[in-house]
Amino acid sequence: MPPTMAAAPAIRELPEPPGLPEPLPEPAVDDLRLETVLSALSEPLRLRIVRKLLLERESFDHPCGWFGLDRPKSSLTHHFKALREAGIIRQRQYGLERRSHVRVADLDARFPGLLALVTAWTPDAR
Amino acid sequence: MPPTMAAAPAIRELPEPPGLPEPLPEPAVDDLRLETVLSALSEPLRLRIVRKLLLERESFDHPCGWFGLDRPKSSLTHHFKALREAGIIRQRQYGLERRSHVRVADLDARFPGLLALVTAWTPDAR
DNA sequence: GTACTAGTTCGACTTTTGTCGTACCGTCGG
DNA sequence: CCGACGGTACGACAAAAGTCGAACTAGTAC
Repeated sequence: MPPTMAAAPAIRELPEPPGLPEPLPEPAVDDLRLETVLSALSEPLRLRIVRKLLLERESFDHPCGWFGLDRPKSSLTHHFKALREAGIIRQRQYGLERRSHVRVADLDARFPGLLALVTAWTPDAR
Repeated sequence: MPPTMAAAPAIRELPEPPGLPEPLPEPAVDDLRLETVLSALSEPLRLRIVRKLLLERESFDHPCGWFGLDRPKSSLTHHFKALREAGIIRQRQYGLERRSHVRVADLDARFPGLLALVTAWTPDAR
């Protein structure tokens, strides 16, 4: 996809169509901290979430229930929030549901190679 | 104590001279887990330790006091042990002192690009 | 021997993190 | 209007992780 120059921000994950809901509050690219990102990714469940988002990102945004995680809703909120506040995912509100995607360009810019490690990860095999 | 701590790993960081003390117990290369490694590296003090080891590794092994960390000894023991049990550093006993170095080859083999992120990290600037 | 030194081990404490129930809110379809 | 739905907020609890003092061990040096 050629980068159709969107309005405001410098780098975007994808050429995003206009009229999207505003992203929920998140750290700016320059504020991403390696410790924080690593800490967020050191939780197996969150690693699963991010990996799944990376592997199946063609459908762009994903609501929270799409992941098939058998945890209560309040636990999921907790983890998605942790990922967003670490700067790993961006979340937007679409009516009822809140959809997430990985901030690929931002993370690649700040921590090149990191997402490849996540993609290559396998849940508990060696 | 984490589960299997096999000695005698397959790959060596350097062509090590003979007659070295045996490394302290550590996970084998194939047992390195991304979650564990990320978790160990998500602690700023440990990140500092690993980065310093990477940047000044020409002198190979470093005793514990060399790092200039103003924490009590028991705290340092704690962090070095965490790094070793995560498979990030190898430690050997040289008489009184215990010297550490990063398992560069092992980590590069399992998690390529990870150590570059650590090297590029800066303690608390943005 | 004594003393010094690098480091461990133990245990107590504090802080952080994860887990989850309950109550709640806003949107959509009748 | 109502209820179902996707999700948040709060708060209590449990588990994990960091901090550190005190006592200890093992080499080295005198």
